[in-house]
Amino acid sequence: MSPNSPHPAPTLEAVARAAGVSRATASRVVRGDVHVTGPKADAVHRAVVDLGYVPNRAARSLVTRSTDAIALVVPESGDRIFSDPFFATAVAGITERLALIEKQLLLIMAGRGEGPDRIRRFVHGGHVDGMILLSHHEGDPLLEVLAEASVPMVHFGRPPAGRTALFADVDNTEGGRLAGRHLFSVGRRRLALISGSPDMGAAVDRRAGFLEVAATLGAEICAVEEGGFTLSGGEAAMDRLLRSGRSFDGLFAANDLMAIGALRRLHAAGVRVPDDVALIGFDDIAVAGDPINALTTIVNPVQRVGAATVELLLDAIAGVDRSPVIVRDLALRLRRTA
Amino acid sequence: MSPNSPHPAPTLEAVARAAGVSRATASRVVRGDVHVTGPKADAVHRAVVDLGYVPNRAARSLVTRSTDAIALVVPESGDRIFSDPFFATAVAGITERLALIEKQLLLIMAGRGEGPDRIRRFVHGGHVDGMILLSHHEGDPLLEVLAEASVPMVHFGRPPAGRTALFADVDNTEGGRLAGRHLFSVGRRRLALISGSPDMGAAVDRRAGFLEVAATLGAEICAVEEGGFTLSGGEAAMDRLLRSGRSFDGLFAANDLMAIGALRRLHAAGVRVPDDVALIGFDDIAVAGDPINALTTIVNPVQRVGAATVELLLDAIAGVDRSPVIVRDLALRLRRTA
DNA sequence: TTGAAAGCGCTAACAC
DNA sequence: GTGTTAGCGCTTTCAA
Repeated sequence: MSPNSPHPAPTLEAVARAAGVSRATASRVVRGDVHVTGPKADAVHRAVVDLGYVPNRAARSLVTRSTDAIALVVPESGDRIFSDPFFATAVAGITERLALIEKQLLLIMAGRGEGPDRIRRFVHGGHVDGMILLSHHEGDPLLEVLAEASVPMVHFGRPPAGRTALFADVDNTEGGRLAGRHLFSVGRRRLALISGSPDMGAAVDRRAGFLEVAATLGAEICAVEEGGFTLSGGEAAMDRLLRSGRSFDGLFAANDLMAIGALRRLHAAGVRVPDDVALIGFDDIAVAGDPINALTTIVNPVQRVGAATVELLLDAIAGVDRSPVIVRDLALRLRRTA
Repeated sequence: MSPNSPHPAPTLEAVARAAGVSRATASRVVRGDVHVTGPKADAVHRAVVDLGYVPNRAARSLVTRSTDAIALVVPESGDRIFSDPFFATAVAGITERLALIEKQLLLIMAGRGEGPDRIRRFVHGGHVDGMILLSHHEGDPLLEVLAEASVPMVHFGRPPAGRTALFADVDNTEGGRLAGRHLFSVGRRRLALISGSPDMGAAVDRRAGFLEVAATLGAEICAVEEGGFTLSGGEAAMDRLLRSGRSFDGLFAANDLMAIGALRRLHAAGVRVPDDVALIGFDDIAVAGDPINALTTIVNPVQRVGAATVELLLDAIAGVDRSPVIVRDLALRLRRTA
């Protein structure tokens, strides 16, 4: 319980002595290096167990210049980040992949607008071997700071236009098309869209795919509102749509959170879903399946994208060249609303 | 972009040379030590900026034996952890307090039943100066492993009975009383309870407070079901309550997630809330305030508890003796359901 | 295959 | 105040 434990942690030196070998040999055995003779290796292993030896990270780091840790940088404030189940799933995908290889995950919340100084100090401080950038917004000065860091970085989600960087993502454009096609296929010809934050790649792409397919199939786009990917944003967007008096019979909300917000407002306004308006979301978060919502949506394999970002980052750290990864398997999940 | 940046990071040695002082002096200035003369200190500061010097953590760590990082250990699987907004808020409270002092947060998910070996290696590896244990369950073997670690630990929430440890928490017993008193005060005399996981302190205490006040005031406890603190657990508990045929007019669900699950089932069963059954939850998570739920609940200052765990831990690391902290200000939030 | 020895970059006595 | 110096615990040539 005391901060100063009674027994100072055993060092490699102690292990070597106990095993009757040199420190170099002990080091080799501990790291699982090849070139190890049977008897001596055994002796070292035994000593490691007996003494409860665990390598000192700092000492190892100092010479290898690597930390076995990676950072998850999230340019959002604390409450915002976890209120969207999307983040939860992303983090789950990342941590699970990382646990397999015993790398540590540092969680860096970089409150938007906070000024990137703290982050700059961090990324230059040699804390981590690489970074995953989670919810990035175009034009965020943080992007510059991170890009200048000396460790590899991969974006979770396509980076803003003009920025070439490694990333893993789903095919959001295709997702937008899928949504549009489905609304068309259930007979809707006057479509509306609640889009996400225009400074995020996912929003831009889903919108583009949706508009494209509407044009191709000959459906009319009656209205577009922005909902910022949040529940309340979705409600507000729906209110504006309702007040505008514009009539439409199909609605695509670019994520489920906004879709659920929209659904509530539609209910409140006495609009029947899907009879009057067919509604489709995006992500398939858990609550989308609640009987009360029963939201038709596009399944977003977020967890697998998370795992993919880790794979990319590990390769980048190892110096292996890779291209961005697009995780396939966007699928339509049919429920009640469309 | 390359893992080997062209310019090797400048060392303290380089700064010292550029400033025309010794390494020791440069070190003192960089660390903001007292004993710094004007001119030399200025020269060092200038050199730091010019060279873009950032101290090497590993080297510093090696000698100071501290890491400026703390771990948040969560004995839950990835999906589970973030699906309860309670966690989100707790994490927000912790990260925000930590950001102020530029300490790093390592997120350690220790999937329940995973076997504590990976964690054992971690806590003995000298990665962090201390730990915060988030959602601990009584009897979890992980607790033993963590308690043996050589760094201080503080529990987020009262530890299981019999375990003496530093913690920060709200007064859950009082919260249970508050809930009971309120139901009584709105005229309910036949009460039911949906409790949390019995291996968690918060569940035990809320239940105890609720039962105590019922006994004191002379209200009858008609039924108790366990809901495991999850939404679906709350639904299932409500189903059992309904099927049991037991009649009651007041219901306390030990967290909002279960309360919302219960509310849905009550609606589905045609039971009017609060007319037939008055319902009160605990936590005041964001969705509790949604018009669709309008849940009367006990406001749980989770974020402040999070900040308090950090304070306690920092003191413990500094060797300052502290007692567990109970954050006051549990308050009743009146909405529609009770 | 093994060992000896030279640091990695920094802090902290200890002298001056 | 400031500089000198001795490590912190580990990895990694280089020789043997």
